[in-house]
Amino acid sequence: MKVKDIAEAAGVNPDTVRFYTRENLLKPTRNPDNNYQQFNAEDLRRLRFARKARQLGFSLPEIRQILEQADDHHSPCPMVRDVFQQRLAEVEREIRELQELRQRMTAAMAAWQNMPDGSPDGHTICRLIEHWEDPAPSAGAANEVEE
Amino acid sequence: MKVKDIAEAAGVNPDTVRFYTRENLLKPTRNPDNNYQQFNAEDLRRLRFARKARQLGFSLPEIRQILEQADDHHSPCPMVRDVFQQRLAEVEREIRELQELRQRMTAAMAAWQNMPDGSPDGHTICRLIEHWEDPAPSAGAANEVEE
DNA sequence: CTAAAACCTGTGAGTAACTCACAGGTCAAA
DNA sequence: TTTGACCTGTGAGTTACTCACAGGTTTTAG
Repeated sequence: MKVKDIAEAAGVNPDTVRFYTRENLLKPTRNPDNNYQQFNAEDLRRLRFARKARQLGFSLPEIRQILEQADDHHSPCPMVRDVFQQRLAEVEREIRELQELRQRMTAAMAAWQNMPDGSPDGHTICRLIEHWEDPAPSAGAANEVEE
Repeated sequence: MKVKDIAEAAGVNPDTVRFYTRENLLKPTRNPDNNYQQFNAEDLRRLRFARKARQLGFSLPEIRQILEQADDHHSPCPMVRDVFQQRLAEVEREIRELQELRQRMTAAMAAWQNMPDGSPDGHTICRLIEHWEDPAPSAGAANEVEE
């Protein structure tokens, strides 16, 4: 299999295959004649695994680590489970934050109904956002000035 | 107000202030003696507005556009409302996707209980993810091969 | 057999919104 | 006067790709 073949088989952009190869997630052999990369079924499995792990929110370094553990005949399962659990907690936090945001947005939309649509006045910026309250900085908020 | 002052007043990193200035969201005057940037109360309002809009998911180009409209004494409200509505729809889509993901993850966690923890065998990668199903490619999914 | 299309190669840049590092200038306090 | 804290501009790093480029190779059509 050449780059395009494996890319199609996994449903990704050929450049992603090249990128993953550069990142050592895939280790194709080379055709000595033309220096082309040659992928086999195992590479395809790795690529598919990587894509699925990405969908779950694993980072490329994490995925590389998992694959390398497997290469060394160590079970990556315990590690995967740890990362997986962390990721699940993260997803749940994201859901909570987005739901809160949605609350605030729909409330703002409602408040908007009661405001004159034309500029409130010539110098101030649209009041809706100007009067937006800072969300309560709940624990774990990113982007804080100090960490 | 100098960079650090306005940054503190708005609760952001001074580098963010410099960045926003480079990006023409803020237009401080200069002290001719030392070339330091001088921010006033209006700049602080703009900065606070920008941060609040960012929390709502507006991009910097969008925010710049809104601020420029306000500078030209045009009401940015109708535009803001459009972007706001789009953004609300997007937030709702993100929530749906994350909830689906969470579903799948918790189901996977449950299935994991029934699997041997040690490596299933020496050559395959942890089965959980290997057997992860591709999510149904619902409309609007990013990262597709063709667009 | 040849010419064009389609693929391959490596490298470098672009994306978003910052954040950090660096080298040198300025200013307040001790 | 010498720290230390701030200022300046610029350039690089972050993530996970994606695209562009220039040149080499292979396949396909005529």
